[in-house]
Amino acid sequence: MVIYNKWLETVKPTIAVNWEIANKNGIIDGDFYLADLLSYENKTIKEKLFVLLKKNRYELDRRIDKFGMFNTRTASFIDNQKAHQEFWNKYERPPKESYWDYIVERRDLLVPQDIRERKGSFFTPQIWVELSQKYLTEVLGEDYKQDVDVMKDRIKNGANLLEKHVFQFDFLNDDFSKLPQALQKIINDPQKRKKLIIYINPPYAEATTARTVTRTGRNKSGVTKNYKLNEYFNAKIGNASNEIFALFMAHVYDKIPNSKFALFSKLKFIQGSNFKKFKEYFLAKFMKGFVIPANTFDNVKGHFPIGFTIWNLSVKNNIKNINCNVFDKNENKIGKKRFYGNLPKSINKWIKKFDDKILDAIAYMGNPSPDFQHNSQLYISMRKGIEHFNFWNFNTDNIFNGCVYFAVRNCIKATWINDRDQFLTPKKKWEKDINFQNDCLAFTLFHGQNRISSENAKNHWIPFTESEVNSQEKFESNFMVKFIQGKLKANGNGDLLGKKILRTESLCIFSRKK
DNA sequence: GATAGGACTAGTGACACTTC
DNA sequence: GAAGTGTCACTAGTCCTATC
Repeated sequence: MVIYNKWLETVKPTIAVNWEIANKNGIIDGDFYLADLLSYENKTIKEKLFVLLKKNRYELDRRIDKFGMFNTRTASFIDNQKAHQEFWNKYERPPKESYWDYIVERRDLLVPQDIRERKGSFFTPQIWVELSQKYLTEVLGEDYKQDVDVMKDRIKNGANLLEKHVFQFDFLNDDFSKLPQALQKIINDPQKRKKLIIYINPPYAEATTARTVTRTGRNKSGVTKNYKLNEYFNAKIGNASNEIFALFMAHVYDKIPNSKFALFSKLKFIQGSNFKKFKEYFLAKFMKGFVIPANTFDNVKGHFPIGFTIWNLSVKNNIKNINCNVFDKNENKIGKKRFYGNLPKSINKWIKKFDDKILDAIAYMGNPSPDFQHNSQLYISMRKGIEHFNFWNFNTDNIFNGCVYFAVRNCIKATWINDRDQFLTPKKKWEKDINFQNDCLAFTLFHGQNRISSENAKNHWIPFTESEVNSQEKFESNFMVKFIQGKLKANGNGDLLGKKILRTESLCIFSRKK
């Protein structure tokens, strides 16, 4: 990639090509680079490339014309090939022959990152392609597999399948009337459509990106607004229309009803609250699926699951839950996981009920999005943060609600598998479980995300007396010690913060020396 | 001791909504 | 209209370990 980037700077500008038009026709600068790289004495020696280097010019996409003659398009150099010569004098080429096929297979790596994200040129790792086809075989039978094998054989034996069967179609903007007639006939025939399998790995992209966060770039403008499909589907699927893979799903559901649908995607469409309306629209029967780590895909660093799921669109079921096998990066099956779609209200809706902005706060707790992905953003402090989620007021009346929220969200380690799992409104049992409440308080007091410090304001959260920790100075507040000891009674010591005191019994969270 | 690379963690703000 | 919510095919920095 380093050499390719240097080639982009020095050689590409000297090739007489209108790159904008070339890109529209599916030819990228990477094709010219491959032609250069896989050549000997300025002559491409690898066959079946989109572009070939022929000494002092490139030949593109050779075809047989209507007279049976070779019809080729060429591109030359604007500097008499000077920059090209100087560049390749520095590097030895071609690489070892054993690498040739791999290099050509990974042409996708030469597609710019932003184009990949929007147009779906992400390479699906071979192990997941093969595993997904195994699942399709199990669900749809051996006939499906035979068809795939036949296609593979024909391609391997040089059949000209690409010319006849590959066509360009802008799924997010083009009308289905632009599809080849033969395919339209199948899609429009209810009986044939039932046998149709839509098998895709669509692009995953939303407008937002962490590049904005880190000031290394900007949001992906236009992802939400620039696609015709967004306008059409926003009313049907709500916020989900911001996500490109959801547009692909909705489009298939809308235009190719009753078919079989198999896709790689994020699991948000099952779990995410933004997909509530989407699930009212997308009614289908789940057949089989698996999840894999996202970072096994190229250029993906995030720790979240990508799912391969197979759906029967002719059965109109609400997506309540789906049970998937879980595979690690080495394709080892490591268990099963159920993803729930029909979820009750979130834990954030619940904790909000106890948020009293009028009473004096003894701390603030951020309530980021209620899933494991955002747990690292959850913290308690004496100051309101600048993050734009709600900062919940801890006070003397709601201290256990806050501690339960904090402890429940932090007690299970976030992993790539539970990344988008949601925290929900708790059931009632906890209210009578004093041990559980005490455990949550102790957990909250000593957790690393408890960033309460005397530096910021009066610290009401010190669970020890001055003598217990040999402090030379008197603490500004002994609220927590008294709270734990149960000395803060409604008719007792009510001087702290001047509020109603609820505790009547000692909390057994520590064994104290008597 | 220097360097490379991996594991791990903190945290930031625009956008497109929805709710108050 | 203001405030709140959900989102990020996240990034950048630190620390630790392996290797030379």
